[in-house]
Parts: sequence; C-alpha cells; structure tokens
Amino acid sequence: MEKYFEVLCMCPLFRDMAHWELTKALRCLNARVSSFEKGEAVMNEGEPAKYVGIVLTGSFQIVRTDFFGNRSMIANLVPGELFGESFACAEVEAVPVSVLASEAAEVMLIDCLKICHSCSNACQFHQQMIYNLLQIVAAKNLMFHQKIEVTSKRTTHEKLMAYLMLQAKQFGSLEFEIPYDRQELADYLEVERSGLSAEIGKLRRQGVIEADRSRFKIYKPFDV
Amino acid sequence: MEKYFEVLCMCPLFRDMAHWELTKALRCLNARVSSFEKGEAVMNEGEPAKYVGIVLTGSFQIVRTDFFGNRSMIANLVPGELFGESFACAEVEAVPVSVLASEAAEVMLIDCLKICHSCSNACQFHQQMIYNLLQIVAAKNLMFHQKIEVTSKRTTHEKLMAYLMLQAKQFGSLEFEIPYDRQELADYLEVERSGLSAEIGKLRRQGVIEADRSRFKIYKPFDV
DNA sequence: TTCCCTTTGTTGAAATTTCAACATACAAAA
DNA sequence: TTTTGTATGTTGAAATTTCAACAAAGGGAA
Repeated sequence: MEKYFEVLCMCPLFRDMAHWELTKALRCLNARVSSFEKGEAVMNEGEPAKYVGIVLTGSFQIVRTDFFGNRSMIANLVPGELFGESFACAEVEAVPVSVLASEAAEVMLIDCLKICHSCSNACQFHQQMIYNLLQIVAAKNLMFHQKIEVTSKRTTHEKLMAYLMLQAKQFGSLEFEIPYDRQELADYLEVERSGLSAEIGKLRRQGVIEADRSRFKIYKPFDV
Repeated sequence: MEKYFEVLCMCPLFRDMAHWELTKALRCLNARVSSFEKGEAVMNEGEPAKYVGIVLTGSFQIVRTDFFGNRSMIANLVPGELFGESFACAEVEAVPVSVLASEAAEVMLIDCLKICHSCSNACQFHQQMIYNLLQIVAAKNLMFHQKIEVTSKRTTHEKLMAYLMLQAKQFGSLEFEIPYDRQELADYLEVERSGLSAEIGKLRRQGVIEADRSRFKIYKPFDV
C-alpha cells in the first residue's frame, strides 16, 4: 500500500490529514486496490453505488450509453481523482454511468458508508474526510457546469471552439493535449465523429488551429 | 422567522436537527430573508460565491447566458431546495450562472463559511450540516446526470421524449405539469423554441401526447 | 367587451448535422 | 519490412435544426 502514498497524499479526499492518520484510515476503511486492463469496467451502469474510487495509476473515463448504443462522455479521470462519490453519498440504487479504464490502470476502492459513519474505533478522521468529500463533490459540480457550457452550443464549430478555449485556459497555454481521441471528443461534445473531423479539418485549413491527434494548438482564439 | 419553519424543517440542509437546534442555528448563522419580484436576480453570473440560498416561497430558475445571449436552463427550484451551495463550498470567485425569481419569491441566505467552520459559541450543529450539505450536493450531481441524459440526445424529438418520460417517472403519472413554459423548456433541452413547438404539435397530431401549456399527458410512451 | 401584450404555433428557406461509405494515415504485430 | 487493424479524414445525400417572420391563442387590464 505504501507505494501509493505519493498519489494518496495529493488526493483531495485525504487533504489535511497527517501521514500516520492516512495509514490508520486506510486500515480502518478497509481500502483495497484493484487493477484493470484497458477497456475494463470498474463500475457498471445500473449497479448500486457503494464505493468511492480513487485513481492510483493510469486513467479512466466516465461514460454513459443509451438504449441505442449512443455513447456520451462525461469525464476523464487521472491519478488522484475520485469517482462514484456522488452516487455513493446519495445512496443511489443504480448508477447512471460506467467507469472504464482507458489504459492499464489501478484504483483504490473504499466503502463510502465507512467514511461517512464513525467507527467503533472512534477514529478521528471521519469528520475531516466528510468535509473533504463535500469539497470534492462541489468541485465536480463545477465540472458539470463546464460540460454544459460547451455542449449547450448549437453547432459543432461552436462546441469545439468552446472546448478548446476552456482547455487552453486550464492548461495555461494555447498548445495542449486533450485526454480524448476523435471519437471520445465527439462523445464529449455530443456530436458526430465525422462532423467533428470535418470541422477540425476546416479550422486547420483556415489556420485557426493545428491538430495532430490529441495535440492541439490554437493560433487565433476567435474567428467571429 | 418562525413562519418559515415549516419549509425549513423539510429542507434537507436541516435534516436530523431538533427544532430548538434549528432556532439556535439560524441565529448563529446570521441567516437573513430576502424577497424578489418575478425576474429579479438573487445571484448573478460572475459574482463571487458566498451564500447558500434556500427557497422559502415561490420559485427560482438557474440559468446561464453566453456571449451571444443564448440562454441555457439548468434547473428549476421550489421551496425547500438550495442553490449556490456547490459554488460556495468550492469557493469559486465567479459563479457561472444566474438565479432568477420565476415569480414573486423569498429566499433565506446563509454565509457558507459560517456553516463549514465551527463558531466561537461551539455550536454542535456544524458537523450535521456539513454532512447534510454533502448529501445535497451529491444529489445535485444526479440532477446534472439527468440533464445530460436528456440533452445528449441528438434530435428535438428524442430530447423531448426523454424529458417527458423522466418527468412522468418522477411524478409517478403519465399526466403532469412541468415548471417551464415553451421558451424555458427549449432552453433546458438546448433546442430552438420554434422547433420544439413544431415537434410538440406533431406529437399532438399523432396522438402520442396531449399538451396544454405546461400540462402534459403521455398516451404512448414509445413510438419507436 | 375591447385592447394590448405575451405565449405558442406555423412555415419555408438556409444552414448544419447525421449517416453511410470509403480513403488514407498511423501504429502495433508478425 | 509487410501485414493488419484501428483511428482519422473526406464526401454527398438525406434528415433535421435554425432562423426570421408572421399568425393565432390566451390572459390581464381598462
């Protein structure tokens, strides 16, 4: 377990907790680590919510797929980030998403009830973790607002530009790499892949952006 | 303040708190009540997040408007529901939405920091309220998943049906009233109002639904 | 009741997206 | 290096949406 301490220390769930407290907490919470191959699911649509997951290595994607197989990309998760916490806290009987490894990856799973209810050992850290959870779930809310800001645009062009500008802002540079391939980006923007490729091609020819696979560079922020 | 106790007791923020505790809490938290006319804003896009709002009477809408005036409807709020809690908990410097009264309405505003940090009076309720906040924010997350479930559909027809089916499910009846007029529903579904009206007209003629203003009735759940 | 204003419905043209199909580029494996 | 499979780009037709403009219906005030 020790080899994951570097990631865990940076994880917001354990913010403001001493090293010895973290050690004790992991034992008390009965935390366990699992490995996944690319494409494997750590959580499946329809399952009851029980665990909070912490990405240790690799990356995961939160996706939802409807009746007709249309896929919608919710988010990409990197080490230190959590998933499932909202469903577990709200105690939903069927989670509306799946969480899939987008490469070989490891997660730590913790029973959410164990976090939220103080234990017989009278551990002190529960209150701190509940507060940390609150901040994490609140931050996820902002992520949703961001996705809505992007996907509420009506055209592929506007969606793509809104997304790229947001990424540039977050990355602090007009050149950056996104965590999605074309199909995944289309699923995030809620548009057709071929239409997205066409739009990227057009912007490329116009000299507005440069795009090589997942690597983007914006030359002119606006072409209004 | 007493006249609002009925609503406040049902508000999830005060769940599992005794009546006397609530009285004490409101004083300690320096809660204050404000009134708003239809269309007035209790919170404006770009402002720093500071307060948690509780709807006491009337109703509010959470909306966001972009550069070009395109409006996007996030949610409708009825008495007992909260707003602003996610932004306040995440301490964002500029909220991405506005909260507008959709009729004459009243809210209770509470400084979020006062909730999250225990006070010099050593009040006991802070921990309980933080836990309550966690559940509320987690539940809001589910609301976002629901909006995404609806708006990720590609056609006005699919979006409308997805929305109506969800409402029917939540209302527990195929006949129900929605909290939006046509323009607002279009803003929620992220489609054009005229296109939405046309789609509703078509479904009406096909005998799939009945629609009178905000009142809907579904005859045939599916027309796949 | 009439007038006025807001909401909802309707329509056709222009713009855009979806869909299906295929071409090309890229990367891993043989 | 060649092979093979996947990812990305391209295209044209069909379907759908947006846009602008106007018509009709509903509700409230005078």
